[in-house]
Formats: sequence, C-alpha cells, structure tokens
Amino acid sequence: MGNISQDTPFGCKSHRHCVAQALADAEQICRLRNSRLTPLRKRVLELIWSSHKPLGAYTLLEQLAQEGHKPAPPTVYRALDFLQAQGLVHKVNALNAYLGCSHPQSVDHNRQLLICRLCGNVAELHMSEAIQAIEVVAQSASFHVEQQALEILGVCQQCSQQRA
Amino acid sequence: MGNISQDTPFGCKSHRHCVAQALADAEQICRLRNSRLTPLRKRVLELIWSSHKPLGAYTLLEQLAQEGHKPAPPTVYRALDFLQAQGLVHKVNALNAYLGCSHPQSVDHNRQLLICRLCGNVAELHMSEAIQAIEVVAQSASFHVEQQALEILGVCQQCSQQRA
DNA sequence: ATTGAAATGTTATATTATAACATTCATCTT
DNA sequence: AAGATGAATGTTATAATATAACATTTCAAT
Repeated sequence: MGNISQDTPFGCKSHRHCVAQALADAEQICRLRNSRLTPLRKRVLELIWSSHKPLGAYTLLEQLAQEGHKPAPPTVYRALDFLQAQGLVHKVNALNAYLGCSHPQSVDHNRQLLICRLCGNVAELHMSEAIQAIEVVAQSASFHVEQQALEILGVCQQCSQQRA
Repeated sequence: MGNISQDTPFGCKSHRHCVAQALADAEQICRLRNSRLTPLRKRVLELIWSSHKPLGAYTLLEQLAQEGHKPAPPTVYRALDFLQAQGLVHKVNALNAYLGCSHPQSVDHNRQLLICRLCGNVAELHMSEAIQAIEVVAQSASFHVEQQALEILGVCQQCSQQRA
C-alpha cells in the first residue's frame, strides 16, 4: 500500500505541546484563507484537542458552561461546522463526536480513523495511496467522490494488553 | 487494487426479484445459524430492501404503523440490532439510516459504500484487497480490527448527468 | 402442562441536531 | 466618525435519533 504514516498514536507524549501546535496551525491556516478563527471557535478547537479524544457536542457545551459561557446548542454546532469546513476537525460518525484533525494543512476532508472501542482513543491514519485507489474505483463506477470516511473500530494495543 | 466488484448499482432493474432474493437468502442464513428471523424482523428487512435506499428507523416505524402494527421505537431498533448482528443490514452512519447488505453470506460486517448526496442511493463495493490492506496497516499499529466502515460521499453518475 | 429464555410491548426519557428569528460585532464605505 | 453591510453569535423552541427499564407474550424444550 505504501506511503503510510500514523500520528497521534494511542497515548500522546507531549500533550500540552501538541495542543499548542494544533492551535498555532489553525491560526495560520485561517489567516491564509481569510477565514475567521474567532475566540469561540478557537476555544472549541482547544477543548477538542485538549481532550485528545473525540468529544460530543454536548460535552463541549458543558465545558463551555463551566467557564461561565453558557451557550446554547446551535452555538457549538456552528463552531463545529466552521471547524469541519476548514478541515480542522473531523466528525467521527461512529461516535457522534468530534476530533481534531492531525493533518489540517491538507485540502481534502477525508479521514481514516482507528477507533478503540474500549478507551475511546482514536488514531488518524494517512493512507494516501488507499485514498487514491478508492478514487479510481469510484471513477470506474462514474461516481464523483467528495469525501471519504474510513472508520475502523476495534481495540487498541494498550487496551488489548490490559485485558490479557 | 484487484478483486473489485459492485452490485446494487444506482438503479436496480429487477427490483421485486432482488427483494425476494434478499429475503430468501436471509431465511436460509438464519436457518443455518439457528437464529430467528421472526415476522417482525423479516418485515423490517423487507421494507428496507423494498426501499432500496437507506431507511431511517422512524421511517420504518411509520411504514409499520400504516400496516396497523404501531410499534414503539425500541421494537424497530431491536429488529435493526438483530439484522445488523446477522450482517443482513448495515447502518449508514453518515445518514443515520439502515441499508440491506448485498453480501450477507460473508461473516465480517465490513462495509464500503458509495453514497449519493443527491438521490440518496447507495452502492455497496466489495474491495476485499483493500480490507486486507487496512487490516495489515492496523496490525502494524497493534490495533485489533473488529469492523471497518468506509463511507464515500459524493454524486452518482445519474445525478451528475441530470445536473449537466 | 411447565418452565426458562427470547422476543416483543410499553412508558418514559436521553441524546444529538437544527429551524427560525433577534442581536451583536467586525469591517468597509463614505 | 457615522452608517451600512454581512458575518457571527445569542435565544427559543423543537425535530430527529436512540435507549433505559420494566411488563407481557411467545416459543421451544422438557
């Protein structure tokens, strides 16, 4: 398959650093695009990255409420919509939850996720050749691909060991 | 990629036949497994196949209600749980809807779907080599895969032509 | 017939998401 | 700086999806 890389493995080491990096990247990306990473949107992104797991919209609401912000659901969903549109956040359909994208520079909004059923951690893969192979198959069916979502459910290494 | 096949293309020809075939297959599969395809479960499967599109749980409820059955949500969700456990039905996470599986004989519950954003039709692919390649990548991350869900969103041939 | 397990019925509620409209805020023009 | 404009957020209500908990029925095996 080739060209396979994996970041944000299960259990991130320098966590404060990776959150800061993600926010800095987001700032830069939005500046270049003239899109507005407002304080609210930035805070939502920060909460998602800080959790380092997929976070539900209502969990985000609670966390914002604890900060005295008390927004209603549409506020959070709109921030999530923006972040998804910018490719900064993925929705994990299998969990109805939202996850920081680990390759936000990329234009496409494809995602390839290893989702641990036990601990809830998610690793994002980047199998670019697989994406292209899928594109080829779709083209042979005259299907115009807009977005690919590969969600792989299972058990991560750490959880497997703990159960053994 | 190899070994690529596609069935239930966008626009099925002998529809009554394919529904009947799916039900007959389901009967046989459940008989072999000693699992009970009760009238309710069979009827739900039939409704899903007859639609030939992903169907929401509450749409199913409405259709059952029109037949005088009037079940509550848990009834339908339990039937869907059973059908999914038997691999007869897939949940389309991107749509919160349920679709007849076009290869129910297979043991795994993986799915590879081409989902048309405009007409709502879905084609199921069977890229077995892709499934295996993903398995290999996951293993290299010591991740134990239980289920793969590849959902490809876009526009099907028919809808593309109609817009052009 | 009896019993135990599976399936379904029933009631209530949890969870996720959006519609519709009001207000505030940032930016640009004059 | 004042005003206009559109984007962003606030607010209220509700839609859409899904499950918990417990009661009843049905089925199959004794």
